[in-house]
Amino acid sequence: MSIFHHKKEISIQTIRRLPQYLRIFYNLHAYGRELVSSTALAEETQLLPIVIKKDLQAVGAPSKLRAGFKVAGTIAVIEKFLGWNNLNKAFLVGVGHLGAALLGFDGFKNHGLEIVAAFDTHPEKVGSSVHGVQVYHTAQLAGIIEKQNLKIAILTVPAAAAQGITDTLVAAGIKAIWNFAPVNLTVPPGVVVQKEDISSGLAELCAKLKSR
Amino acid sequence: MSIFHHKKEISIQTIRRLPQYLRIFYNLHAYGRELVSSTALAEETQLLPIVIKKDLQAVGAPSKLRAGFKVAGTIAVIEKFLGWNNLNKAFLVGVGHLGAALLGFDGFKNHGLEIVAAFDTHPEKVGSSVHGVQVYHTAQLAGIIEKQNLKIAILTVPAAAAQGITDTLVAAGIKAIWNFAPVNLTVPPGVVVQKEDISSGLAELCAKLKSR
DNA sequence: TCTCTATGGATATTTTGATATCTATATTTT
DNA sequence: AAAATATAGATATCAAAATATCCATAGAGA
Repeated sequence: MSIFHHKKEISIQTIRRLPQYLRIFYNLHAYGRELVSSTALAEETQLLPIVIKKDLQAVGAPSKLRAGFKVAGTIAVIEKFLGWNNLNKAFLVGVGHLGAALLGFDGFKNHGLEIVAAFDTHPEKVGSSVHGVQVYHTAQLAGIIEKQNLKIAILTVPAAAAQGITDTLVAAGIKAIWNFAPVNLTVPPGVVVQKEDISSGLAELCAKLKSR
Repeated sequence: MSIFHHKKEISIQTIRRLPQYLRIFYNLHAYGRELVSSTALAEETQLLPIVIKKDLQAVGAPSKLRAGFKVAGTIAVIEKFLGWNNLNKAFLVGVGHLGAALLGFDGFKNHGLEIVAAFDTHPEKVGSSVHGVQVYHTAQLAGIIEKQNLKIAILTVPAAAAQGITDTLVAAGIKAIWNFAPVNLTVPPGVVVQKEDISSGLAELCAKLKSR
């Protein structure tokens, strides 16, 4: 057995459930609840108690035996694990329908994200302000990224433009790209890409619908 | 061994990858390609060839040994599997930022979905048309659903309103709900709910970013 | 005080999904 | 014509994730 302590590996599925827990814990905290059991959480989330128990144990949520998990302490460990305890500056490229909707989503403040700039190429958008975020021309990307030392990009451009812009972002030192374009981006090692594909969910829905 | 033929169970992960394959196959078809190998697809998708091979075999994609999968035939089987070979009428409830963005997304036509109506409660939205879709008052939900025999709902309302509207939808005979509200809906058996939670992807991105 | 019970904690098992390996064969190359 | 090769097809192995089971204990209730 190794003398080194291995940080327990937390599964991707657990990570994806954490925001849901966090929302519920925020609510409980607002109502003054100090403890909550995995069985109570199971009703709210429609997950099995054991899944919740293991998820919370995995991130080291504090608990009281026979009483449940501590609300304030669990919020703290989840926020810390995700890095949502302080705001990360981010920016968005592509102010189309989806891009504008994301700019208007004020929930990001609870998710450790602050969108400080947006970029587009359309003359009628450049120079405007969308939901309080200034829109710059895409040509200014590299300059503003480096000046403000930005690390996180939200990519909501058409598929055809995505890889080209990605190359610019990478060259400017971006470390994480949240990609909403339906393409697989090629990035060098060290750059994290998270791809979102809304049609996967629709496919799942349609398959479930067909099978009954 | 049973004399009954069991339809091969297709995994959820496979289903979620199908739209990606479909997009690529549409492109290939537009370029006149008739065959494509799993290794070629692997480059494009950044998946392993074996994953693609197994996914396509699972839905019964036609192939030619030593040559690859047949483009036209594979499009047909995937579309059929997902029910995307003909348009399903759907409607959207909650014309906020996200709702409006979804109404403006014309890609749904390729995904077997046609949004024929939208609903909201705000007086300034009711009666207007957003991206060509008429917005009705939520009070008219039941009537229009039943009159047009609609089965699929897209739910983009605030969390607090989601369950109440869901109850209305279910009572009106809806069979599938694509839920973008950050709550777990309670529905009777026979009604399918697909929940989308954008914060899961963000959590994944943040966790990956922290771990390097 | 004693008993009972709901809970977190720990471990084991099962299920699902991803990956590796081997085979047969049609095509290409020599 | 023969050899080499890239592929789907089939099966086996491995890894990840979900689920079940058992345990120890703090607290509730008799």
